[in-house]
Amino acid sequence: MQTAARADQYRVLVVDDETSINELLATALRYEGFDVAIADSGISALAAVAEQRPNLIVLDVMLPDFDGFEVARRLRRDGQDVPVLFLTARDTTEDKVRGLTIGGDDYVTKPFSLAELVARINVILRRTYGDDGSASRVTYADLTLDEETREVWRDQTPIDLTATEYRLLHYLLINARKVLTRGQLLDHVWDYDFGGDARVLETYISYLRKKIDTGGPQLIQTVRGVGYSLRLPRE
Amino acid sequence: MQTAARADQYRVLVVDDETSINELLATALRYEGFDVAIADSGISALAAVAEQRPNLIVLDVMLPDFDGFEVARRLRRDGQDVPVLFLTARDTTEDKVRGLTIGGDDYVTKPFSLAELVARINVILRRTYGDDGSASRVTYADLTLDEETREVWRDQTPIDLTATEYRLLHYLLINARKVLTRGQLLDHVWDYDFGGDARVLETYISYLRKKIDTGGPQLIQTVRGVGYSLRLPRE
DNA sequence: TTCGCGACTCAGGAAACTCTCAGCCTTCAC
DNA sequence: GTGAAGGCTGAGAGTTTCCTGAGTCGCGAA
Repeated sequence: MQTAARADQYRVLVVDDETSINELLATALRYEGFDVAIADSGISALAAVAEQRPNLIVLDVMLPDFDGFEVARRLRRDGQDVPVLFLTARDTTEDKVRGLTIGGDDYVTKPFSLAELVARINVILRRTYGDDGSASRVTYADLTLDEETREVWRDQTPIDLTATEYRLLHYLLINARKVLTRGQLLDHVWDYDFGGDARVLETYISYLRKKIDTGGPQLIQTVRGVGYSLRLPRE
Repeated sequence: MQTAARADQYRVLVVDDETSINELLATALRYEGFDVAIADSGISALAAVAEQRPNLIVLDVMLPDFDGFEVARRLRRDGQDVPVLFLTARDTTEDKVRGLTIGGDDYVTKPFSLAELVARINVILRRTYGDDGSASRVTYADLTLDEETREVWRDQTPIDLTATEYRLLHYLLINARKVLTRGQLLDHVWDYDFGGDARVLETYISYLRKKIDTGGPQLIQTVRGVGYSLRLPRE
């Protein structure tokens, strides 16, 4: 994974009381190369932060003892300015969440896609701990994607993508040339609880092709019986 | 076997309640150089993991006591993050299986071919326990195959293969110079319950020859009365 | 409320792939 | 040399997989 070289320098603390979410996140982030610790309550989160000094916390807003905002408040009070990525339920009132993006913090709404979450984490780490500015651009052939501005170009020509199209292209791009199975694509690009028809994937591949694969060599290649790959076609 | 040098450092636990599958897998994986243990239920699988600390588990989703997902959940809960390769029936609803490709885990649908299964196992082991990046390439003479991108070249010229052609060539390649019997080829490259005409093999050898064995010394050699071998011809 | 947009579902048709079959060719044993 | 067994390959049927246009649903903006 393209991000691994950067990721494995960072410690991330995941705090959620639902075991399945904790496990999902821990597994996914470890696979991305992060050093991951877990906590399942506000109290244990505070203890873990004091002890392990993570570089970032992924913090569910709903916790059994006190809520995520309270955890963040206590951390700040104790002088810990570790950035926090909040996980919120879809129906959490916006005014509670508002203001989070002002500091270094950000939030992601459940259910989220892993591509989304990992992208957000990398953005926060980048702007918190610094990194050369070019690191937010991913390029393959004449296709370029900027992770911060979410802009996409094919051969200098800017291209507008919807949110789903962007996530799909981004995942293809950071895995350029590799063949990705339908399972991998659905797992990473769609929400973790997406249970719908797997044919969405084909539909979105079709949308993407119409937007980025006209005028220029076709980059999105079907690997029949397996999945898709972003790569230059053979002559 | 090319993979043997790596494989024999690894312990694999196979968990399935069908004896025939267990034996098939155990035999095949032992032959590949893995150190194989067997379990036939969720309970005994958990015990075996605790005792033997395998590097990877091949785990059927359908088990007599509790299902494969539950086994995996309990393992994670107990702090065992051994990667799992799930075996699922073709008709298992996709949404249950999805989510498995996130970490190091993956799944294979029954009936599978052994070549497929072993390839997946090696991919998981490689990305879990690390390995130099070039390890995903297999080469013999001027023939090269990349397991991640599924690209194949003969003397720099890229070659397009269908899924079956790819599996066949891959198996020949990792066994380069060895004579493989038709039985071995059918057993490894085709699904384990393939009951059709054994002449498919000849058909696919024919397809492969047309794609990779024109222009250059003929690498696919017929061993009359036995099978085939991938090797340089004698002058 | 209505409108517009994005996300997803559905279904028909096209394309690709796998496998079977049949006839021909090659090799080997006698 | 000749026959039989083994091997090769072109053609085509059947199936699977994929693509895409059309339509539904839900949400947020006007």
